[in-house]
Amino acid sequence: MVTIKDVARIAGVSTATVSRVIHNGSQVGDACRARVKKVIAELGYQPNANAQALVSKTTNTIGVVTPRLSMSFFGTLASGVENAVRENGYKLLMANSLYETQSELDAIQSLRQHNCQAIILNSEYSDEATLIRLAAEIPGLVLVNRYIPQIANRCVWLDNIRGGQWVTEYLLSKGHRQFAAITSIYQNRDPAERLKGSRQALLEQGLSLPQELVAEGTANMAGGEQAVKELLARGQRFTALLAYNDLMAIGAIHALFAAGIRVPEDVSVVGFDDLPVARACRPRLTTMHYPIEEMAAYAVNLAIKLSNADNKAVGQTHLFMPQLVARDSVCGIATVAHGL
Amino acid sequence: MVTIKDVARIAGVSTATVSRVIHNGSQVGDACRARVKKVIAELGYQPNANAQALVSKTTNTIGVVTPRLSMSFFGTLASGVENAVRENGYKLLMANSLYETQSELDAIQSLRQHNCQAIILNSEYSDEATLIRLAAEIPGLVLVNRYIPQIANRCVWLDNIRGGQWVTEYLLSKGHRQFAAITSIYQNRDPAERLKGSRQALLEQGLSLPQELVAEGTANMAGGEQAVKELLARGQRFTALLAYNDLMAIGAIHALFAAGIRVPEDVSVVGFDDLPVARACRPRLTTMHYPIEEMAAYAVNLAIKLSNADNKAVGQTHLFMPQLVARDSVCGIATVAHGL
DNA sequence: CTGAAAGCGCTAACAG
DNA sequence: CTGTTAGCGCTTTCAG
Repeated sequence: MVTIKDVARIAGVSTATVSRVIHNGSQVGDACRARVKKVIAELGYQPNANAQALVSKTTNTIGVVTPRLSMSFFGTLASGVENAVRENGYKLLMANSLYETQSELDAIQSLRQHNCQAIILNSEYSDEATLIRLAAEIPGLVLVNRYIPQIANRCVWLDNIRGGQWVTEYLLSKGHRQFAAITSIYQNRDPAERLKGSRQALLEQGLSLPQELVAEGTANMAGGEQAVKELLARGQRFTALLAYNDLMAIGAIHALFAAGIRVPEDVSVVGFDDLPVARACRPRLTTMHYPIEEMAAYAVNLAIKLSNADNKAVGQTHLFMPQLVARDSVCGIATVAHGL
Repeated sequence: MVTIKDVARIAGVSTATVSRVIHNGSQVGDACRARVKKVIAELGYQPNANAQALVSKTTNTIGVVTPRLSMSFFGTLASGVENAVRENGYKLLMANSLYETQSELDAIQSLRQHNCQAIILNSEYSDEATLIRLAAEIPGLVLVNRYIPQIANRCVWLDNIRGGQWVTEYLLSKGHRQFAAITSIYQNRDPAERLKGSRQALLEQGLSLPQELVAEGTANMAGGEQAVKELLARGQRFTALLAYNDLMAIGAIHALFAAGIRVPEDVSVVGFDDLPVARACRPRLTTMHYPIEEMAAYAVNLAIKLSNADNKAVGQTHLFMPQLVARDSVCGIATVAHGL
C-alpha cells in the first residue's frame, strides 16, 4: 500500500504538503504542486479513508437503514439514496433492519461506530421516544417515510391521508358508489391514514365505508388475496376496491379473477405506491405514485446539511405528495353492466 | 465520544487491557475482566471502527457493487449479500455501477480506499483483462454472475446453458414443436448462453430455431413487447415462446394479449430469473429460478475465506444451477386448439 | 496476567 | 509557501 509518506519522499516534500495538495489547499507553490500531483498519479496513491476518518472525526460516509432490500419499495429507496450519496461525493453504508426493533437499533449502532456523517432511517417499528432520542444524539439523522412532530425537521414523509383521499375521489369521479377496502393487519400509521383519507372523501359525498366492507391481510399479495376472499365470503357487494398498497391490490385481482369477477369490468381496483410491478400486472394497475426515489435523494441532501450544522429551523417539515397514475384497473361505472 | 482511554482510566487499567477484553483475549484475569466489562457497559463504549481499521489494516467491512439497486434482481442480490455480511459480523458498503465501466471502476476504487476486506462485484461490462487484474490486486474480490476461466475460483455463477436447455426441454415435454425466442439486443454472455442451451435441446429433437424466429429487444418489459410485435409482424407461427428473462416474458404476454393471442391457451411463454414479479403477473409466469440470494450469500462466505488467505485451490469453480418453476404461462400442446 | 510504548496514515496548528 | 510536530483511537509487541 502506497502511503502519503511514500509520495512525500519521492516528491521531495513533507507529508503536510502532500496533504495540502490533496485537499486543494491554495497554500502550495505551483511547481511543488505539479510535482506532487505527478508523483501521486505515478504511484496511484489513494488516501487511506480510515486514517482520514480517524483524525478528522468524520467520514465521507452516509448510512442507510431499511427493512429489507429485496423488497421493491426499499430497493428503490436505497437506489435513490445511493444516487444522491454518490453525487455528493460520499460513500454508502447499508444495513437491513429486518422489520425488527432490535436489529434496527443494532444497525444504527454499527453505522455510528463507523462514524457515518449522516444516517437515513426508514423505521417501521421503533417507538417515537427512541427515535427522538436518537435524533438528539445524531445530528445527521433523517427519518424517511415517517412523521414525528417533535422532530419534524428530521422527517421526510408522504401525505398518506391526501393519497387515500385523492384515489377515492378519482373512483368517485368515475361514478363508483359502492366501495370496499382491504388494509394491513398492522393498523399503524400508513394503513390507518390512507383509510382515513378515503373515508373523508366518501363522507363528502355522503357515503361511508362500514367495517363489514373492510378486510385485513398482510401487506403483500397473499394478504390481498386472502382479504378479498373474506370480503367475498361475507357476501359483500362493491364496484370499487381500495387496496392498502400495490401488492395487496394485485393479490386482490388474482382472487377476484379466481372467483370469476373481472377487473376492471366488474370491479375496479386501485393500489398505492406505484411499484414497478404495477406496470407489469394485467390489467396494469391504477395507483398512487409514491415518489420514493426523490424523497430518498431529498433526505440525503437534508441529512448532509443537518450534519454540517447547517441549521435548519426546528419544526420545518419536508412533506411530499403522492400522485395518481391512471392505468387500466379502473373503469367508469357507466360502463359497468351490473356491479357485484 | 467515549474512547478506550476513558474506559481504561475509570476501570483503573491500561488501554491494552481494555483492548484485550474487547477481543476476548484470554490473557486477562477474571476480576479485571469483569471490572472492565462493567465500565464498558456503563459508559456505552463502542470501539472506533476507523481507528481499529487504521491499525489493523483491515476493516470488518465488505463492499458490494451492482448495476442498480432499484432493479428487483439486484435488490435481491444485495439483500442476500447483506444477510450474509451481517451474519458474519461484517458491515456492508454499497455502490451502484450504473451499467458503466467507468463508474464500476470508480465504485471499486472507492471501496478499496475504505479498506474493505472483501468485494462482491456483479460486473456486466468490464472486460476480462481488467477483472483478472483486479482479482490479482484484491484478494477478497469475488465475481457474481460471471465466469472467467482464469479466475474460476473467484467466480460464483449460474449455468445459463443448462437453464436454456431445461426450460426448452420442459416445453418439448409439453408437446410444443413450434418455437420462437426473444432475446436481448446485447448478445453477450447470458442471452447467448441461454439461447445456446435452448438450441441444444431443440437439436436433440431434430428441431431448430432459425434466425427469423428470434427477435431482439432491450432486456425489459418494453423490449419484450417490441420483440413480440416484430415476430408477429414477420408473420411467424409458434406455440412456445422462450424469453430471455421474466421482464421480457411479461412484456411479451402484454403484446400477445394486445394482439388477441391468449397465454397460455394459444401460446405458452416462459421467462428466466423468477423475479417476484413472476408471481404477480397473470398468468403467473413459468420460469427458471435464479438462486441469486443463495449465490450472493455463498459469494460473501467465499470472499471472506479468500481475504483471509484461506487458500482456495485456484481453478475451483462455484457453479449454481437454475431450477424450473412451473406456473401458469405454459400449457400442453394437446390442449391447444390451433396454435398460432 | 498486565502495563508501557510505539506506531498505523493522516491532518492541522505552529513555526519559520 | 513549506516543514515540524503532535496527536486522532486503537492494537500489539515487549518487558515485567
